[in-house]
Amino acid sequence: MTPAGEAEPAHARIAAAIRRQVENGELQPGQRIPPEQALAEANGVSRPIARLALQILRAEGLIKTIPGRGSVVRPRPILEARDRTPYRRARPGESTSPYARDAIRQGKVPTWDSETVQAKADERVAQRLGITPGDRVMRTTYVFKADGWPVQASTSWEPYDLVGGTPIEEPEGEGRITGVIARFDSIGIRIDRVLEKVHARPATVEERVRIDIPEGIWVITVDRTQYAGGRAVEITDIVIPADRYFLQYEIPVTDEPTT
Amino acid sequence: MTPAGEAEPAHARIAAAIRRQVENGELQPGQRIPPEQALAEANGVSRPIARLALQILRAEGLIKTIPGRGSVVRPRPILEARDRTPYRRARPGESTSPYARDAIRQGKVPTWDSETVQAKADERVAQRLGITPGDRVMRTTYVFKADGWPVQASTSWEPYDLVGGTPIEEPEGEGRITGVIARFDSIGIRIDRVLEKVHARPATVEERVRIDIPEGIWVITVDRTQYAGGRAVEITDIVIPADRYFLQYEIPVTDEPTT
DNA sequence: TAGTGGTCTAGACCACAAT
DNA sequence: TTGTGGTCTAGACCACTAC
Repeated sequence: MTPAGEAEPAHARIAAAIRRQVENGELQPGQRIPPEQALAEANGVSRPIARLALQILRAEGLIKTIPGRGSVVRPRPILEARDRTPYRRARPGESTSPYARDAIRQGKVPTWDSETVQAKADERVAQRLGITPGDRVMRTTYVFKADGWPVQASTSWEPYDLVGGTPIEEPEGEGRITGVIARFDSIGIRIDRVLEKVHARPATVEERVRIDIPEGIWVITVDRTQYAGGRAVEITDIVIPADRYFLQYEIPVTDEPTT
Repeated sequence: MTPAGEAEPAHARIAAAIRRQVENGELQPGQRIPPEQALAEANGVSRPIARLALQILRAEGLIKTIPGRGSVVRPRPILEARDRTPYRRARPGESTSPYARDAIRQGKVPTWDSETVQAKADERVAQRLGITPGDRVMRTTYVFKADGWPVQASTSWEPYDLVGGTPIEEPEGEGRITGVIARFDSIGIRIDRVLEKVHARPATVEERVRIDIPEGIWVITVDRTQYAGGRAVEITDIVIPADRYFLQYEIPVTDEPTT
């Protein structure tokens, strides 16, 4: 249906032109894109077509549109590593949250909000923790920030049987022990294995609001399970904007089967 | 600009209705979605609005549209694991390509096409392999198939200095040694460390054609580097449809710093 | 008040698919 | 030949933003 296989559709042509301007620096991050009406007139098309061109660029994460104000070139997403390479236990006084470690290494100031509530395990959580649906769990939601900007969110669950009434019942917070491994170490539970399942999907509306993701951008999800002696003691669902981060894993090579 | 903050826009309402029908099974995978014109009339809107509703569902990967034929419910992507948990060396006679191992475990027949050419390293490849731009490399592109359907693509580079003139100069293929680790073992190079960088981005047009990805679906990319004694001996860029797969990593927990 | 994007109408012509 | 999606026109009204 592309007309006659030779000519590019007008909306694709307009999008490509703007994309080129962004890529070669003619349009700088933060700079205004012409209004839809101006774009339409300049290209001799109707406004819906100009609008469609911008829609394509939005889906690519190249521009950001604010109703009533216009579209601007989106600040170049800074590719940042989230280093998930062998976890190690704390040395005294050290920050051991993987998030904090990454952020500090990249010269950012890591902060986070969290909220912990007691809840009942639903089927999925129960299955992953190896408990019974309806069992009590502590559920904590985090929003992680770098230099004050929200960049990552997560929700974690821990069996109430393990942490209820202990010093780590309260979430990670100011003046508290950071990092799951260190927290569990402090109550004598030694995490010895971490499993991460990595997936990607479109961001939900809630996630777009929570961590400032434009429409059309996907998120990488990491479903992490921490084991101590074969028992799952903590699970976390981590959500990060897919266009701004990559995850880095180091994989050992062994001679023997590991499962 | 959602009208008056209460009413949902018509296109969102139509999309939501179809989404609900798919989710509760009223519309089965493969089943037809009404034509755009019919959808418009049934909902009392113009065709562009009905079309916009379908556009939303396409971007979510819920439906697939074929020009001239119509839209159908997309077969539910079956989430499959790509197990990237400690690599191990071959036992005799065993298939050791991680892809083949995963596919067989899931009851699929793994096949692949590959093409190897001699090329010169560009800047990026040279940097990752620790060689000089312009140096000769062997470049191999793969399309991996499960039961004959393309599901994953990759491109790998190896320094010609290492593999040129050896029995593994030719790619993995029928009757040949499969798996990078086994291939290098066979010429006496012992891979001892694998690093993977995981990212996600929109699929390119070429990728959509190569591995049958609908528009709007993103891909997970894995940039893998294999090291032998501190030297990078092989790099691979792996591309997989983000909605069909997840990657599973096992991360050791150590007492000591690893870097 | 003027500018901007969000939503929508009511059509049109074209190319490809199925028959 | 008919149905379908791909593309496009030339407008319209509304709500929010900036001034």
